[in-house]
Amino acid sequence: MATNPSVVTLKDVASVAGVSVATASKALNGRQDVAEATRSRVAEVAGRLGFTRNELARSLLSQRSGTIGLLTGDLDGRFVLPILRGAEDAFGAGAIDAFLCDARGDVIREQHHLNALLTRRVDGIIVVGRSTDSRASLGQNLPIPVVYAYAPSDDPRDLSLTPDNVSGGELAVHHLLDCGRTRIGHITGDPTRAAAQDRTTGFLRAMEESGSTPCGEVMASAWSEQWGRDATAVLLEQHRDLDAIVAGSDLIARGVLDAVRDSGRTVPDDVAVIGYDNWSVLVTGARPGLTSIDSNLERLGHEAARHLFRAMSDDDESAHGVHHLPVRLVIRGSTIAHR
Amino acid sequence: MATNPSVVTLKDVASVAGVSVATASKALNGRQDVAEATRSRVAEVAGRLGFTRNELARSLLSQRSGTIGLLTGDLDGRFVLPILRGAEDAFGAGAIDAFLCDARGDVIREQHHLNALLTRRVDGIIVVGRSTDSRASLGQNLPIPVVYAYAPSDDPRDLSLTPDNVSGGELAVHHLLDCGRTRIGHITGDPTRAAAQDRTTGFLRAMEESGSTPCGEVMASAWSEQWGRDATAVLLEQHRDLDAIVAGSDLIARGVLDAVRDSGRTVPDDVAVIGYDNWSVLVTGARPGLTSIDSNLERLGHEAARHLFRAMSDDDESAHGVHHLPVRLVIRGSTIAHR
DNA sequence: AGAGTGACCGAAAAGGTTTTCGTACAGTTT
DNA sequence: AAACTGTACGAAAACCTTTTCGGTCACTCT
Repeated sequence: MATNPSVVTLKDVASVAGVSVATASKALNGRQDVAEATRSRVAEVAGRLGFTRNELARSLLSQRSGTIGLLTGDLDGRFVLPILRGAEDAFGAGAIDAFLCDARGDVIREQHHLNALLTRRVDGIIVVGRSTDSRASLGQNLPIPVVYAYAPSDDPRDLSLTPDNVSGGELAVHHLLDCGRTRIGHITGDPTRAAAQDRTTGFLRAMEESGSTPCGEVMASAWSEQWGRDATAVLLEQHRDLDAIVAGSDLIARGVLDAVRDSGRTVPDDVAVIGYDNWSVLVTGARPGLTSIDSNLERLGHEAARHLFRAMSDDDESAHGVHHLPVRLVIRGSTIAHR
Repeated sequence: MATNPSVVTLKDVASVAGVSVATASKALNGRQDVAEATRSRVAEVAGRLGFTRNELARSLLSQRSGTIGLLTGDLDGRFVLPILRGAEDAFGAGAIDAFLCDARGDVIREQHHLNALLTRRVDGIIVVGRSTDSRASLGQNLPIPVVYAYAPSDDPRDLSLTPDNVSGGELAVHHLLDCGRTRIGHITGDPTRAAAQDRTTGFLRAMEESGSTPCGEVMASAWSEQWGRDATAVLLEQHRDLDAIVAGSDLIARGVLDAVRDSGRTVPDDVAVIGYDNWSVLVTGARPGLTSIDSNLERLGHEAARHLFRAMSDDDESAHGVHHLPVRLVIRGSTIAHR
């Protein structure tokens, strides 16, 4: 009732209930060797006094804090968030809580946060990057398991989970070929990024395997609508027979859509367009709706948490290496005319 | 060197350095009454053994965990993330870490997380909502301070920080009037949402104060591009002389831009358009760039953390009530022709 | 020489919980 | 009546650190 400033402890509960702290503990935790009458009495008192056990003390004793660290390079959110959500979800019902640390891409800040996490005795760490470029490992001599999500570690002894961008590029091409397209162009973002390179690799490989040749050079510059518009204008000018474009991101694809429309062509009848990331707000608002590749980031986060969890439970040596998780195609109106 | 499975404790450091744990503790924490020679010796041993102090034990003793809880309704990210970043930033250099809890809009899950936070003895909680609609209070009989961000608490005894949407609506109108516009329409999202209502209130108030009348009815339906396009088409049909549109969100504004363009008019010459939220990816990619209202969410998160921090330090009764934080106008090409 | 003064260090308690082990006692068996 | 069984409970140790307070020792001052 009264907002009690001093937190009520197990000792308080025990003394009010007229038992020892040992018995009170056993009663509240459903342990053996406590009479039903006492158990219920203790429970009643605990409830009445508003007792909440001190997890710090419990952790100190059990040598496990029941917490993990989420070490992110940048809370920019586009890619990090679904992963966090998936991880949260995986631990969900369990009694695990997560520390969120944003290193802001700064190495010393990351080190600082890592230290903080270690002093707080987290049971494990998920490092989630903001791009699929590989990043520096946290090192091998940590007392707790680490899983890298999205951005893989550069040390193959670490376990990394990252989406299979190559397969994403292939998926896009296969879908367009299935739709009967043959003159397929490719416009993507920053060519120094692994995401751009890998998706392009998949694009080229699938084209070659099907015996097709790309329509025009691969155009790689920036992850922006503006670049999508500009590149498309050039591509359409040079290749009048172009009938499909694989974009390296949804944002680029939005620019592509605009430019195709500006040129007097229609989507998907004249030109089919396919994006990448399946960023809900961009793909559903587009006209027509944008077919896109979904990296299943939430599942990636889920898997990362699952792997970490397993590494935390078994002490046995955990898995390692870079795992490429499957991506999937989400079909909308930009590649298939509805009805 | 060797990945030591058993964590090294202060006792280990002390025994290797040939001192008592008390002295070791004092040495590492820069306390009085320890000879310089011993201090450096202890420090050297601690470094060599890879000692990291156990914050759990320290917290247990000091009765403060140095952690806070971030209780969010939905990790959707659009509004939550900047706030989290601001909060992270405010604690930044300090030794405070944050637990991230996603209740997914579920009341019992929120209660579960709240309990978890309490057992972990967090020193305070920031509740960050995903809309500006008010939400149920966590209650008054919590042993720690709570600050509500974005979504205000429905209990005026709580402290809530939320952006001043009314003023945002006014700001938009004033800017358009300054640009010489007189026939101003308003298209916004879900009318059951406080965000839509408040922005509209500001819009109408500013119009009235300036002696103008809105161009057409206020059109409120969904926070989508599609709705922006549809509503704009109707509005332009009914009011050929319309020369500006205030949109309730950037997404709606993007639809407005498209529809204006489709009608053969140009932005901003024929029709000026202004969005809301200043969502970077939407406003910069638009053509022309979209003038928008920025809610300063990062600052809001920063302020929330600052308030919480103060409430955690002083035991004196903290502030309360709903604080409306100022928003700002960000001007781009959709309202002012460049050059 | 005796007293006084610092500087340095260690023993012990505290924080809240869980677990182990021992004790008391009621009831049952020879 | 003696020995045994099993149930219910409590004392105490353990987890790791910090802080208080008392103690030791080498000095300096009268």
